[in-house]
Formats: sequence, C-alpha cells, structure tokens
Amino acid sequence: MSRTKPPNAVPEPPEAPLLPVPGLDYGVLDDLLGYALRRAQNALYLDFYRATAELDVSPQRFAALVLVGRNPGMRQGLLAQAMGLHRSGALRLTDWLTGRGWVERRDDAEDARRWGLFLTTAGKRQLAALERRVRAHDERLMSELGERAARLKADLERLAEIAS
Amino acid sequence: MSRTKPPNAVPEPPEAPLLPVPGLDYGVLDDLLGYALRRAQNALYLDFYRATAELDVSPQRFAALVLVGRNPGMRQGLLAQAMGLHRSGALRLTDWLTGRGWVERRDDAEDARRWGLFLTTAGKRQLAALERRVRAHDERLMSELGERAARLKADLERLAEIAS
DNA sequence: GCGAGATAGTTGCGCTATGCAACAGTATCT
DNA sequence: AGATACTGTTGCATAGCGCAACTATCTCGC
Repeated sequence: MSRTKPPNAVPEPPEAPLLPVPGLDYGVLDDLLGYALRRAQNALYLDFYRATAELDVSPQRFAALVLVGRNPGMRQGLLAQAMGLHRSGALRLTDWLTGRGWVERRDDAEDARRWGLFLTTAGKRQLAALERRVRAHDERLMSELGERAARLKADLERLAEIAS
Repeated sequence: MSRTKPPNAVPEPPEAPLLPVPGLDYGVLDDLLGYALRRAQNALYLDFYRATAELDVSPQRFAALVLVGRNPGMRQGLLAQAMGLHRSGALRLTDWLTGRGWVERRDDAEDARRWGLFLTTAGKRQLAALERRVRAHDERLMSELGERAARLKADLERLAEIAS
C-alpha cells in the first residue's frame, strides 16, 4: 500500500470556519494538539482575508512582499527557501507579484544567473497598507488573548522547533 | 482591483519545513501570531506524515475516519460541515475512503436521500493503527513541551474562538 | 392528495497551488 | 578547457477545492 501522494496540501482552509459541530463526537481529535492548531490556523487564515479584503493578497503573498521589502535584492531561490517552496514555486510567486507591479527583477551585477528582487514604489505602498491591516488585526487578537498572547506565541515557536 | 480568488488554499505545507532562514530579515512576520501559527502548523503537518508514513492518509482523511468511527451512520453533509467542506468535497472524501474499503455507505432507513456512513472492519483496523501513531506522536510533542502543553492547547482553542 | 419548495447527494467544470523532470545559461574549480 | 554545480525557466501532471446545475426525495400548506 504505497502512499497516495506526498503531503502537498494542508487540508485547505474552507470558506466556512472549522468550528466544532455541536452534538458530534470528535473522539481523539479533541485531545490532539495538532487538531487544535489546525482549527486555530484555519480561523486566523479566514481572519486574514477578512482583514485585507480589498487588497487582494494571500498570506503567502503578503509574506513574500514582506521578505522582499526587508531584504532588497534577494534572489528567487532564497525566497523559495524561506517560504518552503520549490524553485519553480518561487518563480510563479514572483511572476504574480511582478505582474501586479509590486516587485521587479533586476539583473544581479555579481552573477548573471541571478535576479535581485526589489519592491517597486507601488509595491512599497501596497506593503505598507497591508502591514497596517495585518498588524492591527493581529494586535486585536493578541489583546483579546490578554497576557496569554505572548506566551502563546512563544510556545508556538517552541512547538515548531520541537516538531521539526 | 478585485480579489484574485477567495481563500481556497492555505499556503500549503511544502515538503521542506518552514524554518527561519538565518540572516534573513522577516520584518513583521516575526511579530505576528499568525505567522508563528503557520510555522507551527506546518511543522506538525509534516510530523503527521512522518508519523503515519506507511498508512497512507492525510490529516484530513484521518479526521474523517475518526468522525465516521465515532459517529456511525453520520450523513455526508454533516461530515462536510464538520470538516468545513462543500458538499461535493465531502462526497469526494467519502469516495476516496470507500475506495480504500475503509468506509461504506448504507441506505438510511428514514430518508432515502441520505446515506449513513460507517466504518468497515478494515476501516476500524486502519483507524486504530492510525490513532495509535497519531496519539503517540502528539503525546511526545506534548511531553516535550512539558507543562506548557495543556495551556497551549487551551489557548489555541480560545484563539480559534476569538478569530471566528 | 398535490404542487411548491427545501434538502441530500451527484456530476462536470474550472481554478489555484504545487512538485518534478528536463533544459539553458552562467559560474566555479581543477 | 572541461567537468561540475548552481539559478532560473518551462512544460507537464496532480491534488484539492468551490460552484452551478441536476436528480431524487422529503415536507408542508392547501
């Protein structure tokens, strides 16, 4: 019985939030850290979209914008690595961003194989707008969690390390 | 500028873990609860696959097996709701599971439109094997987190509520 | 009873996101 | 110079999903 297919897809964030259905028995799922994590991630994911509704980006693309913005001239391959993508994935991601006019590729002076990635002026504007929203939303969540927030974040980081 | 596409896809869990690349500036991402969550979820997702390598199921399908196992006779629509899927998604999920011989559809005595979903004997065996692994892995993670584990889980549940 | 309307599941279509293998151009090392 | 490694690109295949349209069945009011 060979594996049908390597991972390749987080169960996908459905349109509808992944809330517990009353009356249904979730068995182990209720005990698993992993399932709690999935529920939370799902909720945050939807929340991200709500927060940035007219700005037309996925969390994925937002992350790419941030990375390019913060590391001007970075190569595509590095972007791929940072985002856990295959090189070809980073290519398509970059294509999309340049298509929007938010990112541009410039020749790398040192190595003709490489591109350097840079935000355009429009890209910087877009990123700033996005950051504002995303930050605000994140802070709202954090403040609703109160003092548990910082601890939660730290524990998540720890968890990511442990599981890796 | 209209939205390219509704959510529809969590950034996908790449084959490679989503670890911070040393030397790269992550800007806001490092401050966001959402990004920490994503990293952790990604790591756990990969961990799930490692844990169940030869058993050939995704977390998604595992969850479906648990639900059907715990709620024998449940309808497809309910499964969809519980898993945050469209009806057609639950159909395909169920198809896959019946194709494996783990789940069977039986006519519902009360309503001819419905199916009742049940685990087959093979399905029960599979589920038991999966549960063992998944539980063991989850417990390992929890124990490495020590006393923070329970708190983390509770906070995640809280977070999911808040963000919904 | 019977027709309107709701509900369950199905089908076909289209789309996004992704990996992978093969390729070309460029750099590096011996 | 030649072998080898690296960067980005292209084409192809696949998974997972939503949605609209359709069928079968049930429910409700008259």
